[in-house]
Amino acid sequence: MGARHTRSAIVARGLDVASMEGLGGLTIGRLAHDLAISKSGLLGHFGSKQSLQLAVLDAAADVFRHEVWDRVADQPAGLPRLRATCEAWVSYLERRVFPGGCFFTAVTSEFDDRHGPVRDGVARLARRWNRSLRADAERAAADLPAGTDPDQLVYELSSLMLGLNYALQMWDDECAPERTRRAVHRLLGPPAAT
Amino acid sequence: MGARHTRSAIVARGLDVASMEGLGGLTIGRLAHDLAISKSGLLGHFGSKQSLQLAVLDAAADVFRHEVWDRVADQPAGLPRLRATCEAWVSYLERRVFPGGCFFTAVTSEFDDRHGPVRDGVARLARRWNRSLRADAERAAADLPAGTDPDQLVYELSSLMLGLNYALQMWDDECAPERTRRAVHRLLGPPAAT
DNA sequence: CCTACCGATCGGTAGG
DNA sequence: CCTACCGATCGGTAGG
Repeated sequence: MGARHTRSAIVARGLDVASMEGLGGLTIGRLAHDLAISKSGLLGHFGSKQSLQLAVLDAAADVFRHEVWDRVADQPAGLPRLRATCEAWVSYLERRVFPGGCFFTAVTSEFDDRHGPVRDGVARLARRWNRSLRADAERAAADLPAGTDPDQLVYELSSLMLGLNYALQMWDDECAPERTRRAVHRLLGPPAAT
Repeated sequence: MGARHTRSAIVARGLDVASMEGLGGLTIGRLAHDLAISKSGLLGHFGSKQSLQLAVLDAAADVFRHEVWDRVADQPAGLPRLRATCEAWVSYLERRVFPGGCFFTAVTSEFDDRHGPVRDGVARLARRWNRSLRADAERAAADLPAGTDPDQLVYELSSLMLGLNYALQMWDDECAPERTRRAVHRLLGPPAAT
């Protein structure tokens, strides 16, 4: 039960709270109460609320990486990996890995019109993810109908995932994952049989 | 400068603040300061913060109705109106009618996992909008390739608008409106020449 | 990790 | 519409 353990327990709890209430809804007092420690004891691990928010954001990125990125790393670059990525992405949302829906969607709509380290951190992660998608989309274009624009493809695929997150969070729409898969298949063709 | 005027000034200011910071970021003290009146003077118009939030939500619905709904009311039901609706929707986002992006997107991600009158109000408005889209999509299906599913169509169109809002708010991506139009045209065919 | 405290701000009320 | 106030909570600090 060292300081490391306490710190990671704080971050884990912060992850759940922030996915439901946003990073702004993370209050030191509430988190300290939930974990039955004092506010100053909690704050000692981070120094400031902003550092806590950045630690939670990092932890969320680790979860997303583990749930989506790592699962498709062994796929061949290009169309196969793009298809696998979309399926992993749908599955990540469908399994409700975060109780409040996609952590990054929630945090983005909270910080997209602000400045500062948190917004920068969110943007950096989103750019990294986008570049990765874009690289596979560019290779995939050769295997898709002529005139397929990689940026357009990434844009449409990402929009579908935003729509899925919305449908699951707002309506508990159990048809939405299947609808998303159908739309993805129209854009990329059906997934390869394994 | 009667009470009615003051009230509508409060709501108008609340609309701008809430589109950027969310309905939860609407604080009575801040709004009162912005309008140079006292907190209790402001609160007297509404009775509670929740009533203020509901008044602002209603005002946002009026704006959306005026900017999108009313502009396509004269179109023939079905495919023509669905096309016109999408174009008006893209234009509403492109013109950044609300400084913080689509008011309903912001408020939805804030309240989708809560309970209470505000969440209920948001859901009611979203359902109404969805039903309207769905009615035109159902008629439009006859004019679209065989096997077109109206629910699938509404789902994909709505997702594209979420994607557009994201791209505009997060990246100031000026290509996004055109990308959205291209995707809409792929789903609905090009807009009718006028 | 703790207690004890800081000034600021929250939503809201009393009384006018 | 106002002043004056309430208890609660915010992020954070001092000192141990």
